[in-house]
Amino acid sequence: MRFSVATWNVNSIRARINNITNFLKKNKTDVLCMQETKVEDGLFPKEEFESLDYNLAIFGQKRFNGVATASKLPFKEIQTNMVGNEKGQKRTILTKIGDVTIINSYFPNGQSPDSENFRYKIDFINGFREYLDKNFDTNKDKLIIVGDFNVAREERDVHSVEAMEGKIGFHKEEREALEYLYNWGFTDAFRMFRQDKAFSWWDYRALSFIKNTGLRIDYIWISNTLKDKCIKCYIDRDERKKEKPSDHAPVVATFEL
Amino acid sequence: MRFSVATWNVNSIRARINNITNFLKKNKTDVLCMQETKVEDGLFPKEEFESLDYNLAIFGQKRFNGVATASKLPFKEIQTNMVGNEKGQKRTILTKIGDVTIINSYFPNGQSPDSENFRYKIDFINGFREYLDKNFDTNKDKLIIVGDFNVAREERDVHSVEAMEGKIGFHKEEREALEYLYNWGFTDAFRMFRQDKAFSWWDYRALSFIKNTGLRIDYIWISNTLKDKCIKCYIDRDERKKEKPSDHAPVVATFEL
DNA sequence: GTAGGATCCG
DNA sequence: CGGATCCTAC
Repeated sequence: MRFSVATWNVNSIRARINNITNFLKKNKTDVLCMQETKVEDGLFPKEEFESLDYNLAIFGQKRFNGVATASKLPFKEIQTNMVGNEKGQKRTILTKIGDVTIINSYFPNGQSPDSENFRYKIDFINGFREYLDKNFDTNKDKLIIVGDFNVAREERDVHSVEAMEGKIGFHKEEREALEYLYNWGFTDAFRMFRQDKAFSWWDYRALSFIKNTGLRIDYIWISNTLKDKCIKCYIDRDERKKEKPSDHAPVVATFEL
Repeated sequence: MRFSVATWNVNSIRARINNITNFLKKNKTDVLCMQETKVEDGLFPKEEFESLDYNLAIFGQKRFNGVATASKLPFKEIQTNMVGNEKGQKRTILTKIGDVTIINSYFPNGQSPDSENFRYKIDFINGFREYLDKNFDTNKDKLIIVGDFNVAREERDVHSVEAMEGKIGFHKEEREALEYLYNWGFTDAFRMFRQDKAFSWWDYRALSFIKNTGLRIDYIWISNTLKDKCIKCYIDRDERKKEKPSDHAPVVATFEL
């Protein structure tokens, strides 16, 4: 059975709803995990997903953050707020679809390495690892974690190592935390198929998409149990070329379960 | 020589620039008089008009009001602020094109009949008449006054006389002032060709365009010298049907000079 | 309902 | 730069 999962920081679900429904009509993705929905649950545009036969798991708040997972197959389980809930920020939603668990997460941005928010980011990532250690086994559970992790993991995930040195998104401390999370037992689906420099986010400012000065910070990471089932993974740069795009492009992975 | 003049309260020139350039490309109007441009002169989108070979006379301010006249033929004269300038509001611009003088004006809305702004509106209209008395002769000068006058002149200019009784836009006192202005020596170009109920403005709220609960408050009024030269006048309702429309439709008059 | 603007955030 | 929100205006 073919099964595709996409992750997309949409930067406001309401501002992006047409881009999103067009994306779903085109790709017929089985599961779409969205971040930065920026809307409280009562104002979430549910009808647009339901009319395309998607089920919804939403976890949002007023101006910031917010995650939502849309799935063609029904949810067997929905959990929210498993990680980083000290600040009341809505950043994590877990859904179980068949025997696959998908954790959709919007990691803290961290602002700058000397800020209070940076500590929150580091704690969030370490807390994520602890949560996984307690609840999942990479060799037994079919687990996928996706989202905007707000950290470029390797040198080939940034446009310029020199320019990014010590900067938010590529600071040593957050890279170490991310590596610790990765070493729980993940494989980066994108890196199974592509070894070159490639990005999933480009700043709205300074013509950064045109200059391709981006970062790869949006990931689909899979447990050992899913490694031989993942048959494809790519970044859909075309979405970033459209009218009124999100600053992030979707990442899509396909599995043969 | 054919000569067409249009008036259009665009409700922000920047929000409406595509609708406006499409209108100009379609109609090839010789003169377009705009109101509520809502932008200071430095940020006015001049290039869009110049690339369509229009000359510009602009008189704008930051958030509110603002008028602009675009003309294919060059201006022989430009004057601003002839009427109602006590509040520093930019509401009136005069241009002379050939031997025709066009005064483009955005009359005060007046808020509510018991407000301070209502007095300003009445004074503005009476001041307009005084200005004309001093400067023009309906039997000698080729004069056109156009714009959003913010008053429905007759019963057939409102959707419901009962609903509008005493309301802003159809209050006895403003209708009397408007009648005094009209009696300077004007003819309403639209009424030379159409005697039925017809509107030029529909509130964005309450489905008022769909229900056709509008007002006719946008006018092209002409001096006696132009009466036998006006060959056509209509309201372009189609513009109100478009995506992101202004709440006003353009009014267009054609002259054979 | 639809504008502009100011302010906060990424 | 481009979101959201709150404010004011029409």
